[in-house]
Amino acid sequence: MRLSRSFLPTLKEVPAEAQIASHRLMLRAGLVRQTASGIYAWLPAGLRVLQNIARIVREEQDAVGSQEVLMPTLQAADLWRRSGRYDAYGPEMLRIRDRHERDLLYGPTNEEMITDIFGQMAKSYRDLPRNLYQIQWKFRDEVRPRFGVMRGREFYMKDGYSFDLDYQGAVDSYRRMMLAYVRTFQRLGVVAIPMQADTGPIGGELSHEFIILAPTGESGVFFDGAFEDQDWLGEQVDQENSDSLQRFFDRMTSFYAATDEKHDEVRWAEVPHERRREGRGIEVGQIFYFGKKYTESMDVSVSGPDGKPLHPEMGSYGIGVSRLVGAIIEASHDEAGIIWPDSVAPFRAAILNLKPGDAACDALCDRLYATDPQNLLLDDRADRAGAKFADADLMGHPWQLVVGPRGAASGTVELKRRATGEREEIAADEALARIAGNR
RNA sequence: CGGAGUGUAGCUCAGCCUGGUAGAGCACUGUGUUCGGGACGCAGGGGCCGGAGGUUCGAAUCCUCUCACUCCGACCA
Repeated sequence: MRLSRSFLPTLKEVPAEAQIASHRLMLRAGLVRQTASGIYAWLPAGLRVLQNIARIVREEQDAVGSQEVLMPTLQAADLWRRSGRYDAYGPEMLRIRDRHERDLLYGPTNEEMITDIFGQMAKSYRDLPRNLYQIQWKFRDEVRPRFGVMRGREFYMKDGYSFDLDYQGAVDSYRRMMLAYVRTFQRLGVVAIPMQADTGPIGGELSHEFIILAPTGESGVFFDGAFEDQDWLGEQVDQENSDSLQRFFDRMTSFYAATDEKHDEVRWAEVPHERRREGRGIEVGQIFYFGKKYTESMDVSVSGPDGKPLHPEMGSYGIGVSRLVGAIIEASHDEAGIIWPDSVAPFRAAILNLKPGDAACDALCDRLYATDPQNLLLDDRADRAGAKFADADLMGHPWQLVVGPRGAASGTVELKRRATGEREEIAADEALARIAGNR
């Protein structure tokens, strides 16, 4: 993308509505624009980030055998009356009436709908297990939206649902999803720690929240620093084998991790001093086993091996995709702006032409840009160098290829790594090689 | 939902108390000088002062109602 033809409006000053760093930076970097309280329009750069996150989430869901579907945002109230949640949900649910006076709602989640859809299709125990997910907009009419996209009313979310024959199957599904989650977050370039969460009336230990560390997080967290060093992408797990899944689960949950409400001083004391990490966190995902809650209340069953009907065991698994955009920024920024992890950055690198009009600069920039115009941002504006540096830092491109009259003549550029601030003068081709394969 | 506050140019804000017909900086347009970390000069364009009623010769300014947004608390992917 050529910046001179782009719609990437940056702001020098901070809009008064924004309080926290990620919200301010998202507005200043031109990622989003608020259109109503807690409702945002996504501008080109923000959308690219959102789609990059969704892509990684999708790949890791597919990798554990979950299949993508897409359900509507509007749902019939009758569906929710069947589970009893239409009356139970409260004012967070946005209720709508159509021209025929039928009650509808803008979905805050989709357990009812997926259970209904699955129930209509699945007839036999042979149709189990199955795992379905979607990435779709949701709406919760928060009393008080804040923190930009991190607590908006409309939000983009991956919600997944597992259907299993029995408890053991459901546990396997749960653990498989946990594997997908740690891999997803690692690829997103953040440390997201699974912490045991409240299971409510269902009980048991099968609910975890995934929490990203960030100073502005909503809850306090304590965890074993050894978790940060784990490489889950390299973890060998046989997804079809219960024992293998269990070993993975045991290892993962062996590291101490708790939010302040569940903090246990005795167990904390057992964590070696140098590994104790204490901070604040933002919840970006939750996985939850809830058994037959919906299959029973909505009477969804399949024929078992003995010919008798049985209610499938379910779990649901959420990842806040739009929230992650804000959360990643909270976890990764500095005074100058955003520092995007390579995997989610809107552009792989920015090429800064410090002197448009200079034949050598233009030629070198065009050559670099032509190697991947879709994923490189060329700052070809007739602006001063300082403004280009400032905008590039603000927008957080992982790499900056600085092309100035000094080096252009000899075919060298200054390569800057945003995260570390490191800069070096190297040959243009070497710089290209350096940024390649980094995603 | 309780409490507090704010709506004036694209953004940040002044003007309001004490009514007299709209301002600054940034951004934008033109132009010249600049040119490796958000330059400077000159000349411009841009606002139904959130909306509706009222008081007044006259309302951004005073009064009433309304809408929107923000913050604090209780609640949450």
